[in-house]
Amino acid sequence: MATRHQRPPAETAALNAYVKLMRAAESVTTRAHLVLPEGVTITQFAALEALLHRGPLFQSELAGKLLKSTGNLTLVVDNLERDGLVVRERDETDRRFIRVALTAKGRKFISALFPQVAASLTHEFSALTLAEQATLAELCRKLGRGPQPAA
Amino acid sequence: MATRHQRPPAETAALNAYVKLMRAAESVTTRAHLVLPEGVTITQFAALEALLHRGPLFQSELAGKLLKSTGNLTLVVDNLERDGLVVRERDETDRRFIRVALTAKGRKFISALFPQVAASLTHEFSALTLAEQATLAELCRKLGRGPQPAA
DNA sequence: GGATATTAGTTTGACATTAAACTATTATCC
DNA sequence: GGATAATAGTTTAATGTCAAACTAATATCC
Repeated sequence: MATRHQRPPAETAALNAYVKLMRAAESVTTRAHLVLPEGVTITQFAALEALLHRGPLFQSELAGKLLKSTGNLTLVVDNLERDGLVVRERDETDRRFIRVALTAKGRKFISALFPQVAASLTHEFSALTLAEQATLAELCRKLGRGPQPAA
Repeated sequence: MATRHQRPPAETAALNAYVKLMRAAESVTTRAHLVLPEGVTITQFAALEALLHRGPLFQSELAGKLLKSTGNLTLVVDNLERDGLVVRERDETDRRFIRVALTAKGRKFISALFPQVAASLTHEFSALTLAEQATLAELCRKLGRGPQPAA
């Protein structure tokens, strides 16, 4: 038995926008990453991309960039290290920190892969005009920051 | 060593919009679901919500609504069934199909929970005006459908 | 009507993900 | 300077997630 309710307009608008937001995020991510070779996950790609464009990072910094927990990063970096794409280096000044850096193999790998994913994402976003993409980005930025207390 | 590139404007716009889209989706989802009680995951909530508002569904239909694989749904429904929130019923006309339905306990549970999550989402989206929410929904809809071949 | 193909769901193996408990290291504070 | 806090990372247990191989049931086709 399906259940239907009268909802306040604000709630209807929010639920509708939320569903569409989530579906767009999932659809685009899935389609754009079809170019990833067998055995490379989206998270691994994201970690390698961050290291390529920002240089070596502490694991906690990497977790911050990817919006993931540090426990998660332990596993992701484990797997990347196992595959010879990154190395861990203990920071000698403060031995609690571990710096993650691309190996030569890892740099070569992500340097070749990134342009393909970028092209794929660009193709996906060609569903929108550049102006629409800018609008979308701005609305998402405001939404991501959350409701701001009145100034 | 960070790497910077000259990019075509279309690529810059797409990458920027993509990052903001993903961050917004993750941030809003995380914050809005903080109201979920201990032990209920976002996926379980989504499955129960679909059953509440659409009535009993086949597992494959549920997978379609949630954009998840059927293998995934097997586990999700397993856990919901274990907790007494849903039941599986073999379809007698075509015994390949399994219908998933809320139990009385499950209906009571999700009926009480949904309004809280809806209110939480509505609060998150109050970062945007209703017009902005409508714009966001429309842009996401176009993006989710993907680039359409020229008519 | 029996071989073949298709479809719904399950299983398996690998990775992702979190919260919470834990270890090791550094900072703080009396 | 020694007890206490705080911080970075790891581990553990539970769930999510997929692709691919599989089972069971139904449909198709000669």
